[in-house]
Amino acid sequence: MPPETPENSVEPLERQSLVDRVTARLGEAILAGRYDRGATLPPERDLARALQVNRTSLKHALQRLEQLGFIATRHGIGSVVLDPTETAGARLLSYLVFRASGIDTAVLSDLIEARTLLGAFLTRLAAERRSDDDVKSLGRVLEDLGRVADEPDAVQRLELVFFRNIMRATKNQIFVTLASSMFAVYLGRAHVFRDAFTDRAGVQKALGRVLDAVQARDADAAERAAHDYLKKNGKALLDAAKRLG
Amino acid sequence: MPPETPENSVEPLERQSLVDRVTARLGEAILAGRYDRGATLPPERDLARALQVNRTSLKHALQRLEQLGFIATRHGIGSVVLDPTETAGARLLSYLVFRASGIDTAVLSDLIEARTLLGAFLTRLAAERRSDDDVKSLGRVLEDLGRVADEPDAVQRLELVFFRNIMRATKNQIFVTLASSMFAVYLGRAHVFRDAFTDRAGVQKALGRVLDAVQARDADAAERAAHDYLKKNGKALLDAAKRLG
DNA sequence: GAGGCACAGTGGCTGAGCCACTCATTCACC
DNA sequence: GGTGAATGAGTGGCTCAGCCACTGTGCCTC
Repeated sequence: MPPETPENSVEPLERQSLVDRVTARLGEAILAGRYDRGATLPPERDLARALQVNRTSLKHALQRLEQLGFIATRHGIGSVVLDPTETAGARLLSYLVFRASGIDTAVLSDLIEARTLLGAFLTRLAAERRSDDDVKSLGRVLEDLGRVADEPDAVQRLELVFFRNIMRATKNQIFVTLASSMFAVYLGRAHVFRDAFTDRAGVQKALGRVLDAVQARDADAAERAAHDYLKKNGKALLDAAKRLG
Repeated sequence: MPPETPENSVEPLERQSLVDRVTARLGEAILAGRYDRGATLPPERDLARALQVNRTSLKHALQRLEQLGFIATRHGIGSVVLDPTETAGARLLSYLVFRASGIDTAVLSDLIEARTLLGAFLTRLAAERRSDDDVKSLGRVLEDLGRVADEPDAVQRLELVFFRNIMRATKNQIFVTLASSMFAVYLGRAHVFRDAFTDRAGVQKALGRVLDAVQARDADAAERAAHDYLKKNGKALLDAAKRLG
């Protein structure tokens, strides 16, 4: 994690390589249903000519799309179009939220609801399973949160670290990993949600209640506290995105 | 989905392209910690020479690894090694379970626990939100399950379809997507878990209880029924994998 | 009819080369 | 001494042209 310097509050210019753009173009086309599921994409040579890129560059994009679960490429046959919502899994999330046409608020509100429900459920689990070390590291995050200036970026980052540590406290690697998938959506576009983290003191207080319940191994209280925070913050996230999207 | 013919019970030979192997090799090396986090990989020209592949093929593999969240490649700098457990998200799951050295049963049992807990939780949600169409499509899956012969592959496939429909009944796209990530782990290696699906009648009965509760909108019963099934089947999955792994 | 074979279409992979970006160094200028 | 422009080495981005390998089809032979 980078330190919280003023220049961090300015988003770096987004630079796209040719392969980035080809991947996005084809990915959008598939998501939009412009190719039938199970049909094959046009031959690479044709597709490259149509996109006016070299076949090698096109193939780089196809490698990515295959990894994403958008297509399955088979030697001698072609690239078969899959249904990303069936096969792509969590790696698809940020694609679904940040569409070429702007932010898809329907998907985003689903995402925020999922965050609220799963976050609360897993905080309950964390309260049951937490070790003393977990309590300590959560405490340290809250201390850091008390020390930083009222920088939304820093608050946002520490909130994410807090929940990552909650996931660790469940003692199940899979939850950490699934949570990362959801975190990744807003890590990539953190600035969109910046306005949801202007109230440092409020965040600190709410997470403090979560920590207290986890420390006390009070599963019900932990679930409630997490749910309260995530619900309220989720509304702020959605508002922030709507203002920008 | 392919029909349930006898030849489906034989797994096709796994054929790996050069790029597959390069990706696996480098991915394993990063997972094993053979490169420091934040360090750069060797220059592409050197790495290609070392692996005895063309630079283009190496780059295909790097495109995939970048998409997987293993590395971040920057023009003029190099490919920076990331910590996949932090950045890779759910797309990492099957990598974590199926290691070059064999199946990682610790991760697999975490995965199975996660499946049990989340599956039960989301079945509860599905019971609260299901539409009549959801009940119908779940019913159709169970009918199919009644019709197929005692083919473990078919049972396994239909069980997965059943739970995919449960996820759809939550009316939240994100849950469908997250579930796909977990399904993907065993879709890729279905034969490993085959032995957990030999008791067709048992599966049918257990899922029938889930459906009944969902239909009755009885959240508690639905959660319980799903938990019971997933717990028991999870044990069978782990046993099956251990016998083969 | 069954099996073998040839061919067209498609992706896999290579080698060579030039372009574009980044960073550290150098050096001229104030 | 500080500043900033120019340079050059190192690295990834992208292209081009071509051959190899796999798949499915349809013909041909027996």
